[in-house]
Amino acid sequence: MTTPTSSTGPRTRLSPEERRAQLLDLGVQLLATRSVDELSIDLLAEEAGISRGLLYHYFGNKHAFHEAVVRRAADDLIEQTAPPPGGEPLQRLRASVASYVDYVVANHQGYLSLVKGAASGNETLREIYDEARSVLSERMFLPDARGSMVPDTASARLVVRGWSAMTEELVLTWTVAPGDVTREQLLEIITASLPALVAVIPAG
Amino acid sequence: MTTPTSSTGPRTRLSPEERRAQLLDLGVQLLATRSVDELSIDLLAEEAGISRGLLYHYFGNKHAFHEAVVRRAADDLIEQTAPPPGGEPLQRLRASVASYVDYVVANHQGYLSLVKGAASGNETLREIYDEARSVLSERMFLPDARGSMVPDTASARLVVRGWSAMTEELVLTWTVAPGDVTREQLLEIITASLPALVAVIPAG
DNA sequence: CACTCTATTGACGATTGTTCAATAACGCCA
DNA sequence: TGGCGTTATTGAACAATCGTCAATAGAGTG
Repeated sequence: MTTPTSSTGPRTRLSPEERRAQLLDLGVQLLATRSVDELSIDLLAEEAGISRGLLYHYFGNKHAFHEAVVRRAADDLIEQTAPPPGGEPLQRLRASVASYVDYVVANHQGYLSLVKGAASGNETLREIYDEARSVLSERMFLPDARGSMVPDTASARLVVRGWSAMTEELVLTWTVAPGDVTREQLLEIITASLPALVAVIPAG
Repeated sequence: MTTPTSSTGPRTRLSPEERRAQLLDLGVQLLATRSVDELSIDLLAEEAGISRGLLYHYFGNKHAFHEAVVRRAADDLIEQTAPPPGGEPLQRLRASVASYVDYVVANHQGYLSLVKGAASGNETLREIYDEARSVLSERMFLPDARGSMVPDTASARLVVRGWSAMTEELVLTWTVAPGDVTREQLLEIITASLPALVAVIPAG
């Protein structure tokens, strides 16, 4: 935990890439616990050891900064949960879910920033979030496997979306309070849920 | 839509109950589309035809007002989706889901205010939301029926929570874009999902 | 019609988002 | 080594919004 905690020392000059990365990392960290309107630019600047003005130099305003933070969290999630190696559809599904669960556990703050950002009303943020979830969902079904595992109907698309929401809720709840549910059991529940839900889809 | 739209006319004096109800209704309406930090007290006051100060007289600050709005939306949801009459567990389940779906359709704004409020970071708001969802979930299983339909284990509680999240996502998505999915099909999917998910719970 | 109670107001101070001209750190070249 | 230009960075000033409080006025009561 490197906390410069504001010393009125000499200004430190970084490259734009470094500075931007630092601010985004800090934003992810801070926005995991506070909501965006509870995070003042003052606090952010002090925590980063910079002036308020610099933040506006890199990101035009607070909204844009928040958007960049959420986008970074989404990209990080997509990148770190790399697509599983080819194999049986159910195997691939389980591997994807496993990497997703492990990511949320290891990177709780970043994931919270993403989820909370998505729900904070802004349309742009919701799009970023939806896109990330789409990427994750699409990975579960390879182009060839999709036709067989999940039919491409309106009902099916709805169910897959619902399954994604359920998965997110399960993982977040389990991460915070696992109770006596093991990681394996969680994976089993999520993985087995998808076929079970697909079987419920009415004929259309 | 009655929009007084600010006339500098004589002040209208209402009873505290009426005024409070008016402000909460207006809050539910306004917070359905904007997020809480995008809603200025100025706009709210002008829209209500009152001064800013009056809002602070009734609710101490903006957070408390938001909390009251969300709580009202939650109470409204719980009240209007009255518990279904006794009968078969699956029948009761379907009736509960139906009333829930119909409420969301008929009262989209209020429901959005509730959901968006819950996700906006504040811990109190999330508690209100969780409590409302618990009430709805509990209704699905009468005390006597619970033991038989859903076992009371950590895994089962997790699954029911996930099912709730899925239901919420399904109903919201369907309300906005029904596609060619009928109301009956949606009810069928949600209702049949719970037993299907329960069957997936690993032995613990 | 005066009088009391209290719902309501409007002006003021405090906090926070945003802008912009001035400043200083770093690389470069003589 | 020392001056110089580029530009990352600052801090003060401005704007908008949150929150406070003593003063005001509507409505019932005798």
